[in-house]
Amino acid sequence: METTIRLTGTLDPRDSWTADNDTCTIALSLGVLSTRSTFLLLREAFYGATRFDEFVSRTGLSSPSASARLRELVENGLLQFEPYKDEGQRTRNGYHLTDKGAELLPVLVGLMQWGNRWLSDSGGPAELHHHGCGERVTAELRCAAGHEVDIGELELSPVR
Amino acid sequence: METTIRLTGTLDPRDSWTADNDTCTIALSLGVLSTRSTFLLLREAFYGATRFDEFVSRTGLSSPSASARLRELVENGLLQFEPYKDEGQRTRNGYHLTDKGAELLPVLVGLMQWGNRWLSDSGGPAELHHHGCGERVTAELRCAAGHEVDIGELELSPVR
DNA sequence: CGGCATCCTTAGGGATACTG
DNA sequence: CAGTATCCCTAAGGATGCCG
Repeated sequence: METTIRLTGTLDPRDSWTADNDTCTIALSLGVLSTRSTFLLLREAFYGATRFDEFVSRTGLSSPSASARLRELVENGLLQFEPYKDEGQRTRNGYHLTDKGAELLPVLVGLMQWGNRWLSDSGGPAELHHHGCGERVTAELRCAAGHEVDIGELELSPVR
Repeated sequence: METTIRLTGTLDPRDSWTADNDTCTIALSLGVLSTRSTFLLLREAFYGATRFDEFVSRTGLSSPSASARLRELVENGLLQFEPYKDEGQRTRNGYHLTDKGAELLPVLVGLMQWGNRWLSDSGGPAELHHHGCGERVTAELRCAAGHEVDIGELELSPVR
């Protein structure tokens, strides 16, 4: 059985180990993220939304839909529902990104930059910059040695 | 109006320019990618699938569903349906990634690494390595100056 | 303010059968 | 092999209204 395949090479039927949706972590991730609404709620969490009302108004979702998806996000550990307190205000509950949720940032940024490039005439409404240095930020593929990796230089191989 | 916001800071109501789903390129991208099936088909295109039958059997989708999503992917310009020819075989049509489709690779890799980290006990079934150098490949946020960028160092600002 | 209950419409997607 | 045509079921998600 082939153990290493190049992207995008010729598909070998023996490479079927790459296509098992029960273990493929792309498929598993999509099982958690599932819908557009989920991504929009995550977007707002990154932008700093914490209150139910903020999520509803800023995503444009209906409140039952937002409620259901927020609950799933909490159940799946991407958001945490915890009390917080603005000074002088009464204590309130709010949704906050967990580490698990925050690590989806490269995916969101990847979607943004792809959309900026291919789905917007103007390059999109917003850009990301590195605070301090000020340079533009992108999601890119790098190896541990620091090389930028092009699609043709990618090898997929089984773990272990 | 606030023109720059930090991730993940406090949400300012004036930041509503970030939440317009008609221009937000995250929302627009999700409009194109929409469903789990679409991502699975793209995954297979990256792995080298070209024939309808390969997409069906490897994604586990039903053929009507695969047919509908593949058509959308072609209509949206992520795949191209073009004739190709294996040596000695008759000419056949096949689906191939366009540049537009291929540039979604960071998103797919992002989903894979997130799933490997958070949804798999074993670190996932597969890993990506840099051909030649051999080091592990990840999707990461970098600025044009080459700095790795952490979530707290990200600034979002309007284009133009 | 932060939801839940209800109702409704639509789209996603499987099973099966059929065609060029 | 590469799909299309039906049929059917389920989930997503909006609208409206209510409630602590």
